[in-house]
Amino acid sequence: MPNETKRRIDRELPDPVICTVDVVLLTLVDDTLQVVLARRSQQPFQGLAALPGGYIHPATDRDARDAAERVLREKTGLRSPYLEQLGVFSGAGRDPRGWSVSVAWYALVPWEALETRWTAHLEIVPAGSVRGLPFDHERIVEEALDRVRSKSSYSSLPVHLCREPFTLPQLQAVYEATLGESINKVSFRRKMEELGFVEPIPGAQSGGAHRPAQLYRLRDEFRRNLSTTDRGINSGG
Amino acid sequence: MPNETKRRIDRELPDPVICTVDVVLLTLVDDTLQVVLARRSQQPFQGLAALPGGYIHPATDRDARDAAERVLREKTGLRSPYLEQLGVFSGAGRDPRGWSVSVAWYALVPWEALETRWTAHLEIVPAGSVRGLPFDHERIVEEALDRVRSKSSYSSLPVHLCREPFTLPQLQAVYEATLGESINKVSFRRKMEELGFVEPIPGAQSGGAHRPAQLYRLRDEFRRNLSTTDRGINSGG
DNA sequence: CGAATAGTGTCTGTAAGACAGTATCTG
DNA sequence: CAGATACTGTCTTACAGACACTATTCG
Repeated sequence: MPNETKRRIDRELPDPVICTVDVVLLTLVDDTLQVVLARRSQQPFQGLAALPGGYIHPATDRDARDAAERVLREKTGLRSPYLEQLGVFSGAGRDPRGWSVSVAWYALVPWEALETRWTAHLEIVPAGSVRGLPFDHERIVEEALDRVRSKSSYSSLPVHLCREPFTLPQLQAVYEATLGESINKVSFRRKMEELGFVEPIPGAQSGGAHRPAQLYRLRDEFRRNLSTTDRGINSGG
Repeated sequence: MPNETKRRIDRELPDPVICTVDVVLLTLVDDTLQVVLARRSQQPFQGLAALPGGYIHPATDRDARDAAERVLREKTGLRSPYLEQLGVFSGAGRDPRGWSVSVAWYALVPWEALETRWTAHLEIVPAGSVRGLPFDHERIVEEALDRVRSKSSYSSLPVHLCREPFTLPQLQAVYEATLGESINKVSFRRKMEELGFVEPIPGAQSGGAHRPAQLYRLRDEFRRNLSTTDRGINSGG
């Protein structure tokens, strides 16, 4: 037993644990969910593409959410995307530096919000083709995708992938991309009415060819909270 | 800035974080969800009733789940209840010892499994009347209850509160207690058929007065995994 | 006017709830 | 046989999906 360990146990304190946050940042390009990766600037795995992540800084972070927001800001410039906790990934084997706890988060942003801040150390990969990530980041991505797909089927979650203002056909396309299946148009519009998280912008209509569509925006109450239904937006769970 | 902090930052390592697990152990007594609390044997808050919890021990715990199972075993003697991660509660303010991360879990057991191992430092409190807990344990309990109630409405979760073997009317009563509302008998039985996580025990029937009921058991595939439906077991979410 | 997209009216099938009926035990 | 609980058959209602129809733009 190393001396440091012995000293700690004498004081009834366990060994220290490496505490980090990792963020699965998702966006939609070409109707496909994409994961945003950042090239690692530090050891271990320096130079590899990985989930944006970093140490929790107890001196400056109020809590783990604060740490995740800081990491996202530092690596992508994003200020306040939709961000939700995914869970903890922990253990002796997942990080070569030692026993670690990573608080994992997932975030959703419209591609347009990312595009303007794009830098060379960032990379996007279609959600289904994420390979060769360090740590247990592939498993974190898998769980994030499961969670996002599942929540999309009964909540307003996917709206956070959609640039505002949007039309209902656009929003439906975002849901279809997220869920990976097509949705009945009539049912979809009924559900949006029922969920009530979007509101038409008076007088605003989309331009372009063909019949213009009503423009909608997200109601303020649902920027940080989801609107949910128990019956499902599509048929499958 | 304290010296230790400075030394760590020079090495690019942040301050250490206190890493613990806390478990919201739930059981059903008198058709009411109950939270199991343990009197704290150590500082801080020594002597107060709190969620069973403790430090993560990197030297012996494989991961955070392992730590939660160990804590549960040490404080209640339970070997393998249904156990699922709730999430992380973190920050500078929640623990007087300093900046901390608690990985919170919830566990479900039939009361009969607890009764036999009951000790004086344990306590049960109806889920709606949990008051005066230290740390942010009341918030953790709230979130656990929300999660359990929500999952109960579309999954096999409540079966883990039910002693085996059980009858369908008994299982329905467990669902009703967990959801806090009565369920249509015909619908409930249809749903149990659809979810398929219980199987009749051939030839086994409940005794007692009146017409005996068919006895059921949980299928082995669903001891660690839930069976879910997207349409809901009751009407409300 | 034709093509294309937006949006609606309405029918049909499915699944949930209500309710009443049958079944099987004890005393 | 009365009472109590287990279980089932069936009607009604609500909601999701299909499909066709109308509406509005551009060229």
